[in-house]
Amino acid sequence: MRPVPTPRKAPRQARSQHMVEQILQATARILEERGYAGMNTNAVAARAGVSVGSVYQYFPNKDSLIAALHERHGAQMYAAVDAVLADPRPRSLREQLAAMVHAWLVAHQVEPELHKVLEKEFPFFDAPSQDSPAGDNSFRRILSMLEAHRDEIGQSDLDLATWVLLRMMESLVHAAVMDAPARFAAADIERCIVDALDGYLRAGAA
Amino acid sequence: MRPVPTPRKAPRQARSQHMVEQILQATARILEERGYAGMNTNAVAARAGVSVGSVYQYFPNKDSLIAALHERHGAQMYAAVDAVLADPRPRSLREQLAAMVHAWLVAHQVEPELHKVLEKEFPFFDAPSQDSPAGDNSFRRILSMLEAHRDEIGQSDLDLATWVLLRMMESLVHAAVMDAPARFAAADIERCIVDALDGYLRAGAA
Amino acid sequence: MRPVPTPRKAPRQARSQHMVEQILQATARILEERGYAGMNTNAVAARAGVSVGSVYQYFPNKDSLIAALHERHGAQMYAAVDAVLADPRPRSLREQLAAMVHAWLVAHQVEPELHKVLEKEFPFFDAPSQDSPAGDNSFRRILSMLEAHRDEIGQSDLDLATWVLLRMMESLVHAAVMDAPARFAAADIERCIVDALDGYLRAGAA
Amino acid sequence: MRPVPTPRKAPRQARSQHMVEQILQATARILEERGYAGMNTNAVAARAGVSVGSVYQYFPNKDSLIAALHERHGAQMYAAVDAVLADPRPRSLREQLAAMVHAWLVAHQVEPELHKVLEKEFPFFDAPSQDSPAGDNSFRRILSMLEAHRDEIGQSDLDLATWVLLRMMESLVHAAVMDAPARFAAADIERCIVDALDGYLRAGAA
DNA sequence: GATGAATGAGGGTTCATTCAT
DNA sequence: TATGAATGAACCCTCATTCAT
Repeated sequence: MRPVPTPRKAPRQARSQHMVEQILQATARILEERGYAGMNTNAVAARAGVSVGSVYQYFPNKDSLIAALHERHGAQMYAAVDAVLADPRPRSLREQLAAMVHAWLVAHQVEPELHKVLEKEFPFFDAPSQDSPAGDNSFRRILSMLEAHRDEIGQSDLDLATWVLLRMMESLVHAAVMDAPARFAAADIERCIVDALDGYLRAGAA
Repeated sequence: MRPVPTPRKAPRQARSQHMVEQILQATARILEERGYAGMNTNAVAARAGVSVGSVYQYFPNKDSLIAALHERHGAQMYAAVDAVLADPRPRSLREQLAAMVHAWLVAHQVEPELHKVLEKEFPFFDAPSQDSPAGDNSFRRILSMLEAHRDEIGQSDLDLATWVLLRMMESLVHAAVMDAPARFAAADIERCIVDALDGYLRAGAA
Repeated sequence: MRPVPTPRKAPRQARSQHMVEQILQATARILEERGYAGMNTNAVAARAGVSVGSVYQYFPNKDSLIAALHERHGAQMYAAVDAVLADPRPRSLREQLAAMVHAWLVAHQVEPELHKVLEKEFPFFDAPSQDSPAGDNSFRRILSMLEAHRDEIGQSDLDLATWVLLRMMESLVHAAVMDAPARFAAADIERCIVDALDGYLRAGAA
Repeated sequence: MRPVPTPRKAPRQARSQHMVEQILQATARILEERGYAGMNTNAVAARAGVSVGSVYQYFPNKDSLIAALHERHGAQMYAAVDAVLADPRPRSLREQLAAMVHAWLVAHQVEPELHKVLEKEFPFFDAPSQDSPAGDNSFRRILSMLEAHRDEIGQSDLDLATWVLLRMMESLVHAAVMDAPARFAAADIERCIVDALDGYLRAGAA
């Protein structure tokens, strides 16, 4: 058991996508209800209405279940970013940032409990990381976007700026979702996140 | 086993501070070497040169060991912030922020491996949280500092701004320590963090 | 799992002798490489390039695979003995014994690894046992041979003598193949085995 | 699971010899009743009136239980041989051999069922092997004995002769105990074994 | 017949925790 | 208080076997 599972093996591609889906759903539900500590492969199988053996047919071990959920979550985040950046309508830097933040926050509304557990117990897994192909793709899209707004940006190293930007988005959205004190309005927090991103990028500019 | 242990009970205060120290050191070393998955109370006891029974004399359960380490780490962070803010010399807002970030990064140099494990496997534990007395203290100190620089700050809600600021510091320092790509110089990252904090606070200002 | 499988059912006779052959070969190879503990029906099927279902088409259960291999091995031993005894050329008692021992040792040269595993993990299976038809046949042939040399033999009960003789051959050849210390030359060991058989039979003679 | 367990770790020496004894007894009884396949650590623990944890306190794994039983059996065999050879009364070669064989057969009367299982499922484990200190000791004692009777022995290489002798004793006693057909009287078989040993040694003599 | 996905009982092992000494 | 032997619930994973296609 390791709290930070590396995706060992992807579920073998099977046309039994349905079974894989069942299993992941069961994993997600159990994770939401009982946390990592309360999750075990037999329970997942039972919940999925499947035998343990079948779980191991598609997932090499317990942690790969979590890893798969993470990958899926990560993919949703990539998709959210990509969807925003793919939009051809001209937008100001701040609008772009706001759209990205908004998309990300919205993406976290689906299965918020699951995301909470995933992020709380296995952080640093849902961020578009440059290590994964999809993550790298997001990285490059954002970099392009920054280049397109070069003149509004104070940071000289856009590569570094992209990395910092992603880290900020990820962790601030994370914080907003995870443990924002009730006394702060969601909209205010959202605006603050955009302020932070925007402020960071412009900082250093003459 | 729960990846995110709540500090159930603080170690009973005993003259045997020495034993408590031994136990925590052992826990830290094992955590560094083997991660949470490889840690168990028997191993901790053996490494500390005491009996399991003694571990349970001072710590109610396994997780409280981790919690204690977290608290200690958190305390170091509080102390770092407090030390900076307690400094009476007049400083600009940016200087204050830079000093805080620097102090925090420096604080992470001690037992970096331990911090990595703690933050990787049990995030959101080292931040001065408003929930703890010490954390609340830090929170208030920062809030005061912001108030002292009210005119340089664009954010209208300083309470919210303080919370965002702490979240940013925490997660950006975290990211810097944990997984900064080798191609980015530490000094550049540090400056970026200050830019981000500074940029955020100023944003929204007319 | 039972270390000493009784051949429950012989492979149903099928035209697909080829498939049976593939399966047994796969079993043998896996046994050689990984021992009984590392053998499982799925692996056998995979190695044989057939489906598990097919394995069960021809073999009622896992152990019957081992049993079949044993039978085959036993048959080779029977054949070796029979071939020697069928030889019409007149030979002295010692020559007959020497020929049998030699034939048996030679028979163990084929697939020595497999034989080692079979004999190490499932002993008492390769001997021409009186319980099997073929074994009984060998038993009777040897008995006849002894009767033909009645005058050179000290043992009064030739039935018993045959049994002892077979046990000796089997176990000494076994020992020679399995764990003869390197310091003993194969030829010397072989001669010793013949000495033992010969010495035994003559013992008790006036 | 491996049918031929190497004694991994000896039970830690503990004054809880009693518990170790209970556990081994339980293992033996279960082995007798259900064979290796029917033995499992939980059953052993239950039968021993002990918790599984305790079994693992003294034995590193399942197989070490079997290994311990084997060692014990082997030790009994060593002891039997040693007792005979330590006897100072002058005896002829044949008498010595007969005494050894007898001692060994007698030693197999204790817990015959257990011995059957041990030898059937894990052969080559009860023989005084030169690899173990005790085995080497037996080996040397027998060698000395043969040297003392040098003039009666036809074999020129007494080292080799000792090895063959041990192999013969071991396997013939084994066969006698394991699967002697009912039609042969025990006394006759015993005499045959002595004949075989005696005959072998004298063979080759002028 | 052939296939191989699905089954699920079963078992070895770990380790947090207790408690008699 | 300190000890550490003892406990036993819990869990991951394997693999012989089945059966619908």
